[in-house]
Amino acid sequence: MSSNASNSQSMKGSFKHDLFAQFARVGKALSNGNRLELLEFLAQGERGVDELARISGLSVANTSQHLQQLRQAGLVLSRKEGLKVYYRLSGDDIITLLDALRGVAERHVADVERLVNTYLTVKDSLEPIPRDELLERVKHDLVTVLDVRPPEEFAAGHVPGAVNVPLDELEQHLKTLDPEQEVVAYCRGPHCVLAFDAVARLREKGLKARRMQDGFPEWKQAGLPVEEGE
Amino acid sequence: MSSNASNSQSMKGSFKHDLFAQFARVGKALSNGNRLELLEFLAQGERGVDELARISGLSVANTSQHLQQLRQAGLVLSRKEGLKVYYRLSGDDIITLLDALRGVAERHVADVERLVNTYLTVKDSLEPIPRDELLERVKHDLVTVLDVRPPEEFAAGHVPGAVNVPLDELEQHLKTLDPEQEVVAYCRGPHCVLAFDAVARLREKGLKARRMQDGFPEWKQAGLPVEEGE
DNA sequence: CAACTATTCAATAAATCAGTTGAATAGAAG
DNA sequence: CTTCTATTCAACTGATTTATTGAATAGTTG
Repeated sequence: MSSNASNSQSMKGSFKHDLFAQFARVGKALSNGNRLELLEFLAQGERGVDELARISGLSVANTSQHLQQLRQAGLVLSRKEGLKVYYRLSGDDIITLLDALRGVAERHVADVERLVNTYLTVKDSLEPIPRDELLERVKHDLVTVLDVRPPEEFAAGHVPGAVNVPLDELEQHLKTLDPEQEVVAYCRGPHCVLAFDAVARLREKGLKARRMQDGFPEWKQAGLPVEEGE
Repeated sequence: MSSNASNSQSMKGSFKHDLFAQFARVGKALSNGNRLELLEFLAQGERGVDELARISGLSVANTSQHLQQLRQAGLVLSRKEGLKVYYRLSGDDIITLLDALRGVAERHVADVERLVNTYLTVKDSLEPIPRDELLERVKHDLVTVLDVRPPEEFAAGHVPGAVNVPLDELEQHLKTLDPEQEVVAYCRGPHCVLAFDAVARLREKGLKARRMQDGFPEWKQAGLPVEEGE
């Protein structure tokens, strides 16, 4: 909170200290699971407070407070339109940061691996398909791409040619799928369970299903083509 | 801390919740300035507890406790040798994560820019030189590279051809420098003040001095050549 | 202008965290 | 075996964090 200006020797320690304290503010914003979940939702696109409260299962007041912490840390920006306040990530580098965090946790925290393996029975058998490989196959119409996110998120941007099939509508769409053609599902990010779940169910039905590497935010950030609207 | 195994519907929420809680543990480790400073020191190489306590200005007990939090978050590993316990980063991806954190803070937290500008008078006038550009010039012997870190850190690894000149010895080395040849200084990382300070002083003396982009950990991680020893 | 809505603010209790101090441990050296 | 040293553990205080609750605010709608 304190700040003095000078270029003398003795300032160095305090400058350094203050600087690390600022970095720590960003770290602190990432130190709570609910906030990380909010960030993941925001990585899909702009969202209102009530909407975020609903998907995250938090109270509106609590959600609002977390969002303000995120804003103070510089991770999100807000925009007011009539009654509603819309929040969004303050830049694409936030996605990079979140992926770095996920990656480190995945590689170095033993519990994460245990969790993932426990839930997914055998994660490796799901062999995620890399983004650029998928793009190649989409071009040649070799795969059906399923976007298993809710319609709003789909409308805000999705992989070109993808079909929006929210998880609970999966059963109805089963007949329309060619059992010979490979299906690739994706959702919000590398650990979004929707895609895992969709692939598991499709496989149960005997379809050739795989998961796309990571999720839509990473696809977009990689500079790959994006389609919008219905 | 809790964990149940199942692949049913109802597990999804809790799985997701647990997963974000794990990621948050890593975030929490990054939520304290002292821990970030310790990580920066460790990015230079392996260090003992007492050494870390000394450079960071914390008590030994306090340092030990922070280190254990870092270990629990999977960010550092330790190794016991005789009486001493040596800590090191658990992987190069930790440096990536720290840089992502720094970058986000720099770009989105207004206070960071203010701090940097205040201390450095005019940061931009110091125009840091990119790593690969520097490597090119070193090869052709067009620049003198100064490593302004302490001798121990220099010995553990440095940019090839760099001269180790700790900041307090800078004055004595001034005469040995060719006033026509450009000097490039670097130290521990993008915000390590040592290099900023060295460049500022060299410029005062009329020398052509610049700062290298980032610091040694980033250089090493970029896969550029590293020289060791005296 | 009155009623309503989405969001934020303020106050609170329980939980967690940071830093200090002094004791406990494990290995080294005499 | 005793002494010394580097590190960790345990207990404690004060500060900070989380989530809840109810009130306050700002903007919309009738």
